[in-house]
Order: sequence, then structure tokens, then C-alpha cells
Amino acid sequence: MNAEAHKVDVFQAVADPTRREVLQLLSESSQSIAELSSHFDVSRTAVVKHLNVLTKAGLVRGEKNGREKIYYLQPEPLQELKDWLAYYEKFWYNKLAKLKYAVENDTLNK
Amino acid sequence: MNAEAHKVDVFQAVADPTRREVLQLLSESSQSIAELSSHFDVSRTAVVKHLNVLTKAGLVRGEKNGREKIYYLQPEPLQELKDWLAYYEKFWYNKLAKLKYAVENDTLNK
DNA sequence: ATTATATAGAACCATATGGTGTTATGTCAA
DNA sequence: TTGACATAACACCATATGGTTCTATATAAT
Repeated sequence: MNAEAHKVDVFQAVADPTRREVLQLLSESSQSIAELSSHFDVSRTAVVKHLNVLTKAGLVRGEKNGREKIYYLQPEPLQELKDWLAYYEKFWYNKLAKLKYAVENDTLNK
Repeated sequence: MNAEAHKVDVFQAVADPTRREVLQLLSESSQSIAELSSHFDVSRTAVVKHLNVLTKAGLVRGEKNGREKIYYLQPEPLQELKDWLAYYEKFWYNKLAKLKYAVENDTLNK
């Protein structure tokens, strides 16, 4: 399988809480599958499956090192998420602005 | 079911492409279920299911209006996503900074 | 050489998910 | 009041997802 091919949507990849925890751990330090698995209740196989999903989303990269495989965070695909969010920010900031206005008005009318 | 109770994770809610399209449409204008469904290939029942998920995530709100039910975008829960992303931004911006540095160095060495 | 360690991969399983169609129920209009 | 319209609710289905265990292979250490 080609790790470069983003076969998994970043939204999908990030939807699972375990995968988000994997990303968190890898952001603190690159580590082997064994090390990573020690932080979870689920089996090593399950962790590997999550790593595969994250790899296909381009969010992590695994490098063989002797008999270990070290995984690294690769955060760039999160940019897509950020761009998506940027569009919606104006909507909730507008709402907050309206709320602020209403609150200030109420205060003035007292 | 209590629409206020965020029973569905915002990451999960946003993971589905159809649901993202629903959010997009609602950001353009609030509209009824029938109106919304007309934009999709899937059945109205399927769209309603997606609306239920989005409602449980607090991302939309439906208001009965006569025999119609109008849905509105409610973008505030996206803040959670934004906060989550903010943590990772430093990682990819660091990487970009490093790349920029390398590129500039190569240029200088020519 | 032999044993222990680290990962890979296959086979399997239960439940969640996204979809369907059909049947009520409530509301507007003629 | 009758028919058309909009939504609600139910029953059902196929596949995806997240998980398991067991087996195989490659590398390190004794």
C-alpha cells in the first residue's frame, strides 16, 4: 500500500477518539507500536489498525528501525480541516457578535 | 430526545460527507427537510437521519413551522474542533518553517 | 543455534452506520 | 371534508468499523 495516497479522509481519520489519542501521543514523541500500545486498553492489533487508517490519511508515517517500527506525526493533512472550519467561523462569530449586542442593549435599557 | 444534550461527538458528526454538505446548505439558507432532500440522491429518510445526528451534535436545530420543519445551522460546537486543531497547528507550522529555511539555504548556496 | 522480542497478517465477530421502503400522523387548501 | 403535502416512525438490510485471537516472519541477544 502506498502511504502517500490519501485513501482515507482526514475527517474520517480524526473521528475516532482512540486515533485522536494516538495523534496526541505521537505529538509528544515519536514511538514504536509497542510503546504506543502500552497506553491503550485495546490489543496491539487494534492499535495497528488505527495506525493504518492514520497512515492512509497521511497523518502519521511509520519507519522501520531494526525490529521496531517507529511512528511519527505528520500533521499537514489537518490543514484541510482547518480550511473547512475557516468557512464556518464567520457564522459563529456573527452569532456571538449579535449576542454581545443584545446583552449590551439590555444593559443600556435598564 | 433532548436536542440540547450533545449525545454525538462533533468529530463524528462532521466525519460524513453528506452531513458536511447538509451543513454547507444550511449555512447558505435555513430550509425545510423537503428542500434539503432535493439536493441529495439519497432518500428523504436518510437525510432525516443525518439531521438527527447533526441535531444530537448540536450543529443544527429544527423548528416546526406549520407542516414543515425548518432546519437552522448552529455552528458553535465547531469551536471544539477549532480548539483541538489549534494544538496541532504549531507542529505543522514548525515543519513549514523548517522547509522554508532549507529552501532559502539552498538558494543562498547556489 | 536458540530463544525472546517486535511487527505483520489472516480469520473471525458483534455492533454501528448509512441506506432502503412502508405505514402512520398532522396540517393546509380546495 | 376530502385530498394533497410534509414529516414522523417503524422494520429491515448490507456493509463498514473496531475489536478479538492465533499464526508467521524478521531481528536481536544469549
